[in-house]
Amino acid sequence: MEATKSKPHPPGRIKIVDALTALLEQKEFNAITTAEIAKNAGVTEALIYKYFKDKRDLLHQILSAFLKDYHSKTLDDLRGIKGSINKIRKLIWTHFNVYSTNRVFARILLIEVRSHQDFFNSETYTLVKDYSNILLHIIEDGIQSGEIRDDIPSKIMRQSILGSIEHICLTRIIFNREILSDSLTEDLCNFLFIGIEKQG
Amino acid sequence: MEATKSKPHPPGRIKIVDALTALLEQKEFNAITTAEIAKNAGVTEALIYKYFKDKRDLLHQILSAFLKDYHSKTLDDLRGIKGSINKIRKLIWTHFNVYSTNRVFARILLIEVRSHQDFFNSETYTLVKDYSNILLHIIEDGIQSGEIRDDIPSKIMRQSILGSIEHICLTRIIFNREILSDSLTEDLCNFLFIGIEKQG
DNA sequence: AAAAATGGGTGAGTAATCCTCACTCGAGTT
DNA sequence: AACTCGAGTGAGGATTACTCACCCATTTTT
Repeated sequence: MEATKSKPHPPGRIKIVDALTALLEQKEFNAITTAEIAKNAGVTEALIYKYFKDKRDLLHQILSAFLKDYHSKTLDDLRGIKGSINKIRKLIWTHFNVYSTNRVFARILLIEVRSHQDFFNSETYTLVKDYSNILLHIIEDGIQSGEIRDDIPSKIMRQSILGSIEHICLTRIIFNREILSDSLTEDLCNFLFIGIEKQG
Repeated sequence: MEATKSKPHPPGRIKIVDALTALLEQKEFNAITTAEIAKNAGVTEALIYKYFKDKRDLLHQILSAFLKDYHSKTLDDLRGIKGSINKIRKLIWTHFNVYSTNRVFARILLIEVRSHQDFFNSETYTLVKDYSNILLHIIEDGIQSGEIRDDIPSKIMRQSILGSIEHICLTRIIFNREILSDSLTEDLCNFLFIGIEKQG
């Protein structure tokens, strides 16, 4: 009797997820039909609705898997780094880097899911918030330790940082331009930190 | 002979635009059907396609009108303000304020249009860029005059500022929370400026 | 060992919805 | 009086997300 073995997904489900993921490399979600997904997966359309509530739920599930990966990767990346400022720099780099290397993930998160209100009430959205809270806690620790200014609401700082990253990436993703994680991190941190670091 | 009198829109067109604008107060674009728009406008569905290429084009036209208004309002607001930093503060306030008072505009710009690639190749998107360039020019003037740091690409600064604003507003719009322009401007400027202003 | 349940998978169809096309009507214009 | 032109219509077509009844193999129960 193995401990908490979440049973593997059935082959049909895997094929459907893979098919949509692959199709998203080529065209936007709205332009992909369920018939197309089924054909590429080698299953029937009806099977999609056995495993997913609707077409958007399928998209949400794909995003969920990405986000879980990304969340634990972020935590790993931060281990062993000392100081809030250094942690933030690393988090920013990791964020740029994941968008840079995983365009489909970036597209889904920044473009596809946002246009429907129900995403923001979905299970998947709580994962986004979880990630966002990693940064919030780093900021709050930094305020506690005196490394970060205490005269600005921590949530504003968080939103400004995340908003900066996403806005910088958005056009690059839309127009398929490169995202140079190293230099972008350098520039953005250089810009933001002098505002964050306690003066004197 | 009057100068460049762009002929007024036909009544049917106006009714269609008004109908969709009103419906957008209540529900999201994707949930609004062409039949619904036509019914609310008191015209037939076919008329929509006389004046607009498709349903999204109608949305883009509405956004265009908003943007043109907003662009000239912004320019007006900036007149008489001395100093790049002061201009940026004013622009940030105006930006928060327009989202605060005009939720439909905010929803369209931040949520509805982004999910389709062709928006970014549309006429309407050039208006967004025009607005964005106002800020870029202010920043570049500030660099020239020595008021703003010259060691960070001006476009990064612009994107960080706009991204911050939009990210801060997004959740507030999604969850229908208040946008307090005054205090948000205060906090955001306080955060960003010390990073922007030339030290020493 | 027979029966029942379970779960992966299918084929055929339906309802909704965006959009098109051929057309009408009335107000100028020549 | 014939013609053009712009506003507007009605009926229908094509696409597509989604549903429902059903099949078949494997596992579980009796």
